[in-house]
Amino acid sequence: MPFKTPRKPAARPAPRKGRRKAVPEPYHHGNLREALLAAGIQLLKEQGAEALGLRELARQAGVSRTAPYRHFESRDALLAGIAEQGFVKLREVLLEARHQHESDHERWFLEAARAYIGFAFGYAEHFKLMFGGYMKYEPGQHTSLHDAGNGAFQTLVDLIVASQESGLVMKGDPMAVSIAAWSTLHGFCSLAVHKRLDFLVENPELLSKTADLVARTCLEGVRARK
Amino acid sequence: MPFKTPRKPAARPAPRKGRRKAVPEPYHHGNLREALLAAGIQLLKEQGAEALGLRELARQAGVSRTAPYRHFESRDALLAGIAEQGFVKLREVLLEARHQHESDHERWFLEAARAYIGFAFGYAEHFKLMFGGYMKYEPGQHTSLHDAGNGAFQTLVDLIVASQESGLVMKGDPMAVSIAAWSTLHGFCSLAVHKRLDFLVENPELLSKTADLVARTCLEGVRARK
DNA sequence: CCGTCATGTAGACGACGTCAACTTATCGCG
DNA sequence: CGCGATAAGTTGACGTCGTCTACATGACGG
Repeated sequence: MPFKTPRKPAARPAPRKGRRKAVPEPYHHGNLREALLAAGIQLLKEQGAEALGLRELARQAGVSRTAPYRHFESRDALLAGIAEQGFVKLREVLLEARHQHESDHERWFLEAARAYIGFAFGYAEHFKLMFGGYMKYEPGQHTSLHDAGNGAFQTLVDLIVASQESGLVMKGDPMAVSIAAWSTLHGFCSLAVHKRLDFLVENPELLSKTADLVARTCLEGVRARK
Repeated sequence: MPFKTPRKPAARPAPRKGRRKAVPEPYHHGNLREALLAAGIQLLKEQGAEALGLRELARQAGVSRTAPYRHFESRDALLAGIAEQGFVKLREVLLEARHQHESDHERWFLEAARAYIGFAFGYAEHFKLMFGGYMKYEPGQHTSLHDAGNGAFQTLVDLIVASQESGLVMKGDPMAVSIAAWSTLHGFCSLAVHKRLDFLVENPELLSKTADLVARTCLEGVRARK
């Protein structure tokens, strides 16, 4: 290599100085897979999904451009790995709403809705990656991404089932009702992160009023009819 | 009206065979801008937005790779032009629901919802292009795309305002209420076209039941409280 | 008839994803 | 302890893409 551009001194974690191996630090880089995911998550937040190139991520991790192929079979697979982290996080915030308000189903419902909206606005680019058309989302491919997505969805289904049993939410196929409720939340978030509600975002007060209205609409839409 | 694709001859319209000029055939190609949009719409339907490359569209229109720059300042602008056609079409189907059921607001509401869902499923790739992150959607850029989008949205606002006046839909800022209602529809469609509801689509009967539930949920969510 | 401008063309550049072939470091086994 | 197998990383190449610049062409107005 003619010149090695100093690029990223903060890349490789110095191959085991001390002789005792507290942590394995297995191979050349140490843990390139995790480093790529971390760099990807950072870059996603800063510059959006378009900026997530294999070569760019490799650069950020301080390795050569094809090194990622040892850990991800394609760019799609790398994006899927990043998106997967998003679903894990989304599930966490939904579970938190549950643990804080599980006894009051209406409160649980509304807080879960707010948590979903909060996630979408707080991790807008991640949200777009998770639900947009940035990578293939076919069954059979990226199974752990599907698992993570289903895991997040399951927290909504749990909420709906519990709310049906307590009489808050209408009876009917829990899947269908969950989707109907989810759709309201998701539609609002999807429109917002894709800048289709700019006339709202310019007005933070109206935005938060609308977000609250959406959360209530979400509940009223599936509330048990008297 | 580039939306209908009556099977283009796929190449240049033969530079003046006969000597008499029946149709003007104005410039070199004739009407490259419309040809590019038409080819784009066709390709979008067949292969999705990823396939919409400037060079590929030029190929389909039978011109050299940089010719499109005479009519669109960038790939983004070309995508915006194609998306714009989608908003025009969407507005049309929403207006049709209006004209057929304008006297019965509940019917109008439900048919508009079905029309929206029908558009999303019938023109899934177009829908993704219109609402996904495939191009910049900043205010000030692609103004005619914004106009078309706002035109389609306005049909929903009109519906909400009329329904508020007749007491079908809750009072409140018409924008906020429109967005809440729109969100339900849009979320369902967005999830579906992005293949997040595959367990539904495998089951056409459940799918249509859920679509109906979503349309009703959309109304119940904003119905005037008794 | 001629100049001008809109329209279309050709070449080049740097980015990208991916493949094949190569090198290097680590670990398991005798 | 040493050695081969193999996981991890590198280099070079190929074809694609969007876009820039310079150039060619054809239609229309004076």
